Amino acid sequence: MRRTKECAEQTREAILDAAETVFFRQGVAATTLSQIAAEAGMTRGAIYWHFENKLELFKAMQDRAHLPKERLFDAGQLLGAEDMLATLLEKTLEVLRLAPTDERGKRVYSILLFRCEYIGEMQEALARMRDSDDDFAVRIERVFARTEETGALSGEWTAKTAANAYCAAVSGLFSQWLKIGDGFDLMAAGRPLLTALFASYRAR
Amino acid sequence: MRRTKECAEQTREAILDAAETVFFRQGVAATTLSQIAAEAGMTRGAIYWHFENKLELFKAMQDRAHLPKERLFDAGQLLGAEDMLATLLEKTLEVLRLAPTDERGKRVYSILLFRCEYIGEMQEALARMRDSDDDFAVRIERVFARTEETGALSGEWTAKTAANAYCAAVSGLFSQWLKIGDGFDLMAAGRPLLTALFASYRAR
DNA sequence: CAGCTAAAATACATGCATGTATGTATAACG
DNA sequence: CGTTATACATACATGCATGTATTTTAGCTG
Repeated sequence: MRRTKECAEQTREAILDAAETVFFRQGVAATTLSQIAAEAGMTRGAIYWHFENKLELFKAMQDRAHLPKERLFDAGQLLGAEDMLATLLEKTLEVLRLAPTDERGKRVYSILLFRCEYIGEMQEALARMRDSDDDFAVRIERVFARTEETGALSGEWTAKTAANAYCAAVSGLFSQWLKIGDGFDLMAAGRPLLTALFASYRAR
Repeated sequence: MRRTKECAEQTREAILDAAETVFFRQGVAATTLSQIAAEAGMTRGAIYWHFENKLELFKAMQDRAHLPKERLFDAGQLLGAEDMLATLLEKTLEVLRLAPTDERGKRVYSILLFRCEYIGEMQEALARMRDSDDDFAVRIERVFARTEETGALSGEWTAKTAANAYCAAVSGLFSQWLKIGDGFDLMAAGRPLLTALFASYRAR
């Protein structure tokens, strides 16, 4: 029923909201377009008008939430800092602090982590997340490589193991937080964990 | 076709093997029983003879692989040790060391983590994993609670945050390892990370 | 006010996975 | 050696999600 142009954009957003809700509740594969339409108070017709299919809808939802990593990290900024490790620690803690305030990011990230199969028809959409992860890991490793060059990295670590441990710690914190919910205080567990880890990077 | 009894058990195992393979390749939700049957060189009839449906097949596969956590940790053993933290660190490192040798556990755990939606029709099967996770977390927290009572836990930590950080670190290590594959040396990243974390638990 | 088109709703065709019913060959058993 | 239950394969019915075609409604334009 041909509403105004702003109205159409509004229903597009409503469809994306509904998709987030139903994907979160039922998982991606188990969710049908009818269910999303019903959640949004419409029919599948509206969805097919705005999106080509479920995959494109999923990717649109993914795009709408800028994941925390992309929000704060800038490799150039890190590589330029005088104390790279201190800056990385500081930035990471800031991400941990801000994460709980981003409801949408939280829900979408939770869908990507726990409510979506990593392969199958969603391969393309998930490849983008994996690429973003890889890209992130590479940039982190570059930071540690530079740190190693300056002799500021403890002999216990190499650039690769240091980057791997950092990524494991951060991703572990986020997934446990998303999995457990309110019982998990991201900062309370994350700050001492990362502090200890970064102290170890420096120890001679 | 009525083969001998051992033959039947053999095809049951073959079906489970095929399920692991196809689940790993395509994800759980995207896998049909026909595909599993084809991979095993049979028809769906064989599957429906041995298993009630896909969910029961999945649970059987889950049961066949004893996950690493259940393999090594025994809370009673830990609580009885004279130096609980040292024992926990030691046991954890042993798990990290042995994990790469368990091909089946690795594949099944990878399915549970990355190739299976956390909710939906598989709810029941996945609830078992979540219960096991919760149970594990509770036992770990109990260890840290005892440590705290004896005054051996640094003031920086509480039993809860310490347990959370431990679980985050371990689960982060495992998921990164499973996600990245050969590029991730579990021990090389895990040993210094956990050493640093446990040193922090002790610091006064 | 008529006509056009954007924004949906509705209707329809197709495919496919599931579950179940039935068929069948053979091992086990008396 | 005949019977029976086992271990499957095959055939069939059902439901349901998808994609597309068609229709309806209402803004916009002249």
